Amino acid sequence: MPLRDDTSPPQPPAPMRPARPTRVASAAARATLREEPARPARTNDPERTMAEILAAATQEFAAKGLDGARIDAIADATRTSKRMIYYYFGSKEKLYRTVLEEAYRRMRETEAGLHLADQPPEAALARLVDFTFEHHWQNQDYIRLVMTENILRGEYLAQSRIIQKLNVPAIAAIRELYERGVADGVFRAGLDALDLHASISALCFFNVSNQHTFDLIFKRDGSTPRALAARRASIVDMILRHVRA
Amino acid sequence: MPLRDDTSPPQPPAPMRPARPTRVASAAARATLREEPARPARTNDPERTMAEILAAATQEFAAKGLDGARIDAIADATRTSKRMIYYYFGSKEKLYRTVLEEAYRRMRETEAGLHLADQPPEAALARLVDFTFEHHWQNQDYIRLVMTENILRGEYLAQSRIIQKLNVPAIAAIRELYERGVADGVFRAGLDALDLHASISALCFFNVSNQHTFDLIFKRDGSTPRALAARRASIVDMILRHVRA
Amino acid sequence: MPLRDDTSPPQPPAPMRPARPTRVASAAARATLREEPARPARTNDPERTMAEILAAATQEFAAKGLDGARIDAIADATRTSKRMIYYYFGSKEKLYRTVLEEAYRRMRETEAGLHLADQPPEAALARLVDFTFEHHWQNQDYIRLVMTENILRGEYLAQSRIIQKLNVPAIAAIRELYERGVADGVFRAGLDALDLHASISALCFFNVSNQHTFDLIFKRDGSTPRALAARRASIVDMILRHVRA
Amino acid sequence: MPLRDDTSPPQPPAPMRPARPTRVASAAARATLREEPARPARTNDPERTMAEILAAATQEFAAKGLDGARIDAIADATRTSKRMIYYYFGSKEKLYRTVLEEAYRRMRETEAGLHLADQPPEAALARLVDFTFEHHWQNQDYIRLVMTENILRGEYLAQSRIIQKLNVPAIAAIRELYERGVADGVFRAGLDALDLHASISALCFFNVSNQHTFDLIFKRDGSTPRALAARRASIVDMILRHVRA
DNA sequence: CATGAATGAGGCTTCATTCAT
DNA sequence: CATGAATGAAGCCTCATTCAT
Repeated sequence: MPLRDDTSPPQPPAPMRPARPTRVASAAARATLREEPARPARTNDPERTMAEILAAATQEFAAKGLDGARIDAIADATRTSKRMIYYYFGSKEKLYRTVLEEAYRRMRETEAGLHLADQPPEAALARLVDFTFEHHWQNQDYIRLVMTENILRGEYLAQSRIIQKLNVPAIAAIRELYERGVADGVFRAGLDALDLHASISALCFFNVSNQHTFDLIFKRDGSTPRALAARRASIVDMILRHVRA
Repeated sequence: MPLRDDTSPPQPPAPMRPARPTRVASAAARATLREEPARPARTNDPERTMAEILAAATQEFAAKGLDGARIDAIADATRTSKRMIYYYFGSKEKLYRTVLEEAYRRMRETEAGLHLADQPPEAALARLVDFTFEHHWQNQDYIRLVMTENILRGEYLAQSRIIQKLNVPAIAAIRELYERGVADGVFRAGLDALDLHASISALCFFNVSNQHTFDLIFKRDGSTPRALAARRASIVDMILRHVRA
Repeated sequence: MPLRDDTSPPQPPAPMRPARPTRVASAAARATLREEPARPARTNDPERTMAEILAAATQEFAAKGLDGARIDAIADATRTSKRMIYYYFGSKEKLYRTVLEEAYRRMRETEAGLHLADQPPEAALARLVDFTFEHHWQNQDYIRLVMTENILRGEYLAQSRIIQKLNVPAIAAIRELYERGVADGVFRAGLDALDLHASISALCFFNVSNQHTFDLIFKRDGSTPRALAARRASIVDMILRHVRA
Repeated sequence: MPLRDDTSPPQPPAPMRPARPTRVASAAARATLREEPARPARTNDPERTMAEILAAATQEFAAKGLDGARIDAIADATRTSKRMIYYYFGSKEKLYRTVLEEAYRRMRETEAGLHLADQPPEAALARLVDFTFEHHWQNQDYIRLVMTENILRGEYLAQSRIIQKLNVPAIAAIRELYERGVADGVFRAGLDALDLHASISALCFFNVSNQHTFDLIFKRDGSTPRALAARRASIVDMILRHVRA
């Protein structure tokens, strides 16, 4: 996850409502053609099949939320059938939970890759904010899954045993960084690491999550490289001013 | 719109299925009609009927999002029938759009009630942030509607002609306030009012929107008066440090 | 009811599905405008109101059939409200029956206006066929009502007392005409007047009733003046050859 | 497709709600599964399921038209559920279109079975008219579907790609037949084959399509073998006189 | 006479899920 | 493992009709 100097365009937002082709066509066609068409062939590789389903499901749930997502749409985006989804994941809700877990897991993994201890506190904090801003912008699916989960009041996250274990490092890294800064005399004392984390998250998250309504209301385009760079710089600056001694 | 010194407990998150309110007392008029069965009581007051539907719909859409909401649930929370929803609003999506428009309209109206020009810039800005934080926390339905609309990529907000007119004042007030501060020498120059607004919004919005996942992951309760007060103070401080000369 | 030499274009087929404007607009508008708009004013003329309703209903039933017709659409095409339809006609079905009766009555009246006895048999028969062809083409609403009624297997016509009385003249006129021709030696004997009437009706009716499928299948346009004139001439010729001695 | 000398009684007009056929005898296969509840018996034979739906839909649409038809009624006349109709046909309108296409296809197939080239022109023409008369009387469902489609102004036929290809033979056969007759000197020259086809169709179609109103108005029963034979003879005669040299 | 508001019943359609092979 | 066929429950929406004023 390299940290680029310029904000490159994000993943293209998935098209709104991909019309699922009616069954009629194929059924009617078969009636006349009288032979089974070339199906994508079975995988026979459970790992891969599951991964494929998860990828498709991630996209669909991120695009439409839990209630808006369609099992059919997920199946159609896969080389397997709807039956496999139930075979491997049991239900729509369990699939959603797995998608959510995977998204969080990947995020934490990424965070762990940041080596903030290598740099002086101020540079490390700048890098952290910068990275978070970029990461959120590049991973809009993740952001949207978190939005969805909050619409659901955290119902499924609460059910997940897995997640509640791999999240400590994130806050620990920030705390360590902050305390190092205080010790060095570059950061002022008395701040709460969790509060700091909340601020960084809020600023970076909102930039993705609320982009549509914000842009519409203020009739602007916040997704241009220039706008993103300006916003990112502003956020980094704000956080640094906030903690600086 | 008094600004309290302490953060009072927020509106209780609406119960999933708000219990239908017990029959209103004004049923005394019924006394003339002997032995009428327990029918829902015909309002014949369109204004009220529409308002009642809108209120129920606001709750339901805020609670579940557009796709999760159920027209039946909305009707059940009303003294009218499902049929009337279609009589007045035409479709689920049009009802949702109206709910969204009303929510934005109320929010803007509230903002207009703030008289920031009466105070010195720094106090006015503090008041603005403070107010925004409080207002968002007190109006979680509004926040959730905006979240839902962003999940829908602003599809319905984009359709609304009404909304795109009453939102200029918000940013104008901030700009005026900021420029006054610069002129007074208390704010540093070179900042963008819209960027400032984005920061305030992000910090206050996230505090409501992401509370569930945030609390779950960090195993804390951010909704206690103490936690809210601390967070609010931190945000006010951060914004002030950001703009101070 | 002049008999033209050339086939003029028929009444324009009513547009397929006139979208009834949703109520929302007006209801929402009222909420802001706060005063009743200028309504078309009440007629206070029952005769005229009924006639207006019947006219609108004739169009709607002819355009869509009994089941396809919408009471709302009829009301909207009138200066009165839906309530008046029920006030004057009791139900959709009774309204339909009345429309049907009126259509038949007008048709018979028209037929009675033909003075076939004034001319020699062959010319009179030619005129009759010619007239029927024209009349059917010019009164497509009537044709479509008869089609609809046949789809309903004559259910409503069977209920109508009124109709079963004014229809004898039609066949009587043909019979008289035919017998005059036989007496004159220009028509061959042994034919049945009702059978003759059936043939004339069939040829002229089909030209209107089946125009859409016929034109589509044979990729032609049977509604041009040229095509109509040719078809009319062919039918007249066929009938005359059929009866000529 | 034998050509009978006498007009046999037609198919009984389908009962409004065709009673669901008593469970088929082949339920013997059930013997292995002990104590299964009375479920509709899962076919798992798509070909058959589709065919069954189409058959029921043909009846229903022919009986009531597009708007009058009920999806529930169609489902009830089938061993499958309403859900399967949507599984295979997507929507009521698509089902209707398919029914229409199938009806036309069967009709054209039947026509193709007539070997008019084997006989001398006059006999062949007589046979053609005779056959058409019989065929229309025997296939009232087809007639009624065409009536319905004309009430809809050919909206669905226009959408069908399939149909517009298999209908040329019909008119080609007549043209060939007519030209043979002209060459033989038994038919007069100068007629248009399409016009001739229109006349035959009109006379035979009307005999079915308008039977209800016609019989009611003239207080007769045109469906007796005697009446049908007389009418058929009259039509054959009329067409032959029309073309004879 | 006239009107806008209101309604119950029923229509079409969709969805997550399971069964038979 | 995998698939196409099948399904019950429920969702949104419409319609003819009636009520209160």
